Amino acid sequence: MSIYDTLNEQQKQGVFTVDGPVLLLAGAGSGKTRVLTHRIAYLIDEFGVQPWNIMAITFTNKAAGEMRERVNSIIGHGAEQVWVSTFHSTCVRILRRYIDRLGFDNNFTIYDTDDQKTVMKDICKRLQIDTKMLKERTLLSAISSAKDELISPVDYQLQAMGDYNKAKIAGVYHEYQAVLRKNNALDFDDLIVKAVELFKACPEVLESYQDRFRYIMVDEYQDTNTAQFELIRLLADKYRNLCVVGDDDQSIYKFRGANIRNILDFEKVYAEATVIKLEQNYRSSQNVLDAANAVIRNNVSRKDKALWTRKGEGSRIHFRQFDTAFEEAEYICDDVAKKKREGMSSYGECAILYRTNAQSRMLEERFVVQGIPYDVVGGTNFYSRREIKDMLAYLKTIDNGRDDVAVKRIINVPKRGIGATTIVRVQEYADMRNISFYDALREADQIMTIGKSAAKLAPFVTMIQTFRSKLEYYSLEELMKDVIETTGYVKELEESDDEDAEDRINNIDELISKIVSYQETHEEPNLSEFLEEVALVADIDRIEDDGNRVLLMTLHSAKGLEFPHVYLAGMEDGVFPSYMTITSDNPEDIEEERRLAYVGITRAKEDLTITYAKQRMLRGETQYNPISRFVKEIPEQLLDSRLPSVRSRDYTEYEEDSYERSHFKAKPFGMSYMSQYGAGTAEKSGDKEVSYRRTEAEQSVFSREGASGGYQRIFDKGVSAQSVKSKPKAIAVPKRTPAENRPFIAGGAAGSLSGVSGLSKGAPEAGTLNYGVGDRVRHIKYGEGTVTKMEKGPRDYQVTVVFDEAGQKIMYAAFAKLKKL
DNA sequence: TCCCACTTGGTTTTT
DNA sequence: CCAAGTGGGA
Repeated sequence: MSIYDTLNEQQKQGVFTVDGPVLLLAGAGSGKTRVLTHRIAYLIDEFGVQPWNIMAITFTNKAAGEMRERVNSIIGHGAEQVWVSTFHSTCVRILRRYIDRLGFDNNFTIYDTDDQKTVMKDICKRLQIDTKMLKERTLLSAISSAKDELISPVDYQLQAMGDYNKAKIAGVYHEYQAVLRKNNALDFDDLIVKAVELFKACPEVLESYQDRFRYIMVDEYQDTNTAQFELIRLLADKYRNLCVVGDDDQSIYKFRGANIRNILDFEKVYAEATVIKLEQNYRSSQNVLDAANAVIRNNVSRKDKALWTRKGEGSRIHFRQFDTAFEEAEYICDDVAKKKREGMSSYGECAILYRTNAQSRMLEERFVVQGIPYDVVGGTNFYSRREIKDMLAYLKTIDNGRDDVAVKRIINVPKRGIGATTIVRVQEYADMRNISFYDALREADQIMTIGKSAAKLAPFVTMIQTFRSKLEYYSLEELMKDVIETTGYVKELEESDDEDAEDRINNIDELISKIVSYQETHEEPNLSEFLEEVALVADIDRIEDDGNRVLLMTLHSAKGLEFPHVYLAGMEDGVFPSYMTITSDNPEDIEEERRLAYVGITRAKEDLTITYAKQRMLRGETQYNPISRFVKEIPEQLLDSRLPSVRSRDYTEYEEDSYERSHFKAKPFGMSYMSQYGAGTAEKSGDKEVSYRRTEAEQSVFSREGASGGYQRIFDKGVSAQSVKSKPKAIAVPKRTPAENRPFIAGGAAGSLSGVSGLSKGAPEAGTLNYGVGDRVRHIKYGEGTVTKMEKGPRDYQVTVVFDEAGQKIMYAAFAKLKKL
């Protein structure tokens, strides 16, 4: 009897095939972690591989921790010498040793998104970028995408030939990298990029790591991006013992640069690769699995596979709908309580999953009211709270004076009477002398332009220098407490009447306990290492698992986890799938969203509850969304309640009890748009915001009047959106048919949509189109034109029109609402 | 320089 | 809804 006897045939193959490249296609719940851990055990115990020659890479620290624990439990000794780590920590470890070869200091700092934004803002100001045209966010995400693809600023510039915007971005990218280098800082993406650069620039370094990591395993391979793949490829290039494990159906990080081709084309890169499919699911009941399979089947680009289970049918999937998100939260919370009463052993068996972090709020409130222990994964990161960032900025400044961002953050916190003007002057001096901001501070008395303000800078510098000298004999805890004491930071909070001052103080206390626990768990605690650990924690890493808390998290965070009871909340088109993906013209986006649904469903072992709220407040506006298309893709016999079937033209009394505000910019003039209230067109309103209000009821009424493209009304310009109040009234309106029910998009941003985007599933019957090729038509936005082509798509007609003014446009008939002339 | 009140713009998911 | 930005007054 060996530990391998419990594995099925495919799993055994995955464990025993240790030579050469291996692609393990592991469906949800098919025991891939088991295969990986047993494989490590096999390599060590049966194959005589030294533990330190094995590397296992995961995406989160939590996954790494779990893997380590499981390896420990099946192999007695040496397990701790297996390198189990995340991509980012791996790179940091390598870079801490060798990045000086790329001209950085080995004690570089790691910039988080906030720091990146600060840098970018500064650059935009200096380069006089019009941030109305090119937003900082856009710039940063362009740079991030470039890095994911290993495109350097120079490459970017070359690719930008002739493209004005791209060329501009290239310039910013270049400058951004220069600033980071000057500050001795790397952003998240750089960690990977620089490691690759290092390996390419220093073959001897690469080779030492190749010899070290003779057997490499990569978990969640479907989420790797091009840069990460290159890193792995380089490391594995000498011995080619590379085992990657993944599931193309669970690829949900395209927005982060994940390249699904990495998994789909693995066999092309490694022609000799062994491909093993794990298709038996050990996690979920038949019903859950059937539902998941039914949903994912709607994706076109995927490797074909058939997940099956020996588990019983299980209960049907619970589907519940509610009028409001409040009632939804109430139900979920009550249901959890009920399960506990009826014998569920701990709250930790339940997880509530949702699409966006914002959705946690209402659920949390209910859990608080009911007194049920819960934990929210993610949301506002502990380490991105203001007070924590301030404290860390002090530590960073003490650790690495070249980090200008950190220095500037704290130079006037608490207030020292050092204002923006002074900071600009110091920066100018620093630029002139080509030194860091902090070094400029040290020479403050040399800076002519700041005059008497120099006197205020000296104490700050002295303070930092003192901290540095104390670092010799201080523990980190002592240092932190000294910083708090000397700066008077907490004291200031205590004296302030700010209502969340108390929270902030508590957070600082929590930071201190984190420092203490860091010191306790590390042999040689040091400041740089602590800051680095802090920089690399993922939200999921931070959940303190006492096993008796309901977990609330996004679907993304839930990947890799499983629970006996899972709730998928907010299953509404516009929420999930998000309206971003619904309105996207890239069909791949909705597929990624569907994979997310697949991930969500397959988290459940036996009990899955799907909830829907007809009405939901999101971003300060009430939305009315139809049931998620993903729910509709689940065969009805798997659900325990039927989807509502609304008969068309079923008139009902509609009580309008709340008028909600919806504002949009009325430019460009004449633009058609969708809001949650239906389709509409902007009318002239001056250049100010106009207030647009309409109830669902009115929408129906007016579309019956046959206004093409909807109906328009502008309220008095002078009246601000918030102040308009209308009297509720009841109107008889037709209920929506399911088809009509679909094209609902959130308000706000959706105001900028031209009604043309492919939202429509509401296929018009061929006979209802009264125009054809050659006819003259009018479009609400583009004016008059001639129909040149009509093509029947799966859902709708695609109409090509050459407009007199706007040129050729291709649009869906249901949306274009063309009028024959 | 600081502080307040008010306006404005932005909103998915995350290592 | 919320965070960041603006502008006036102390």
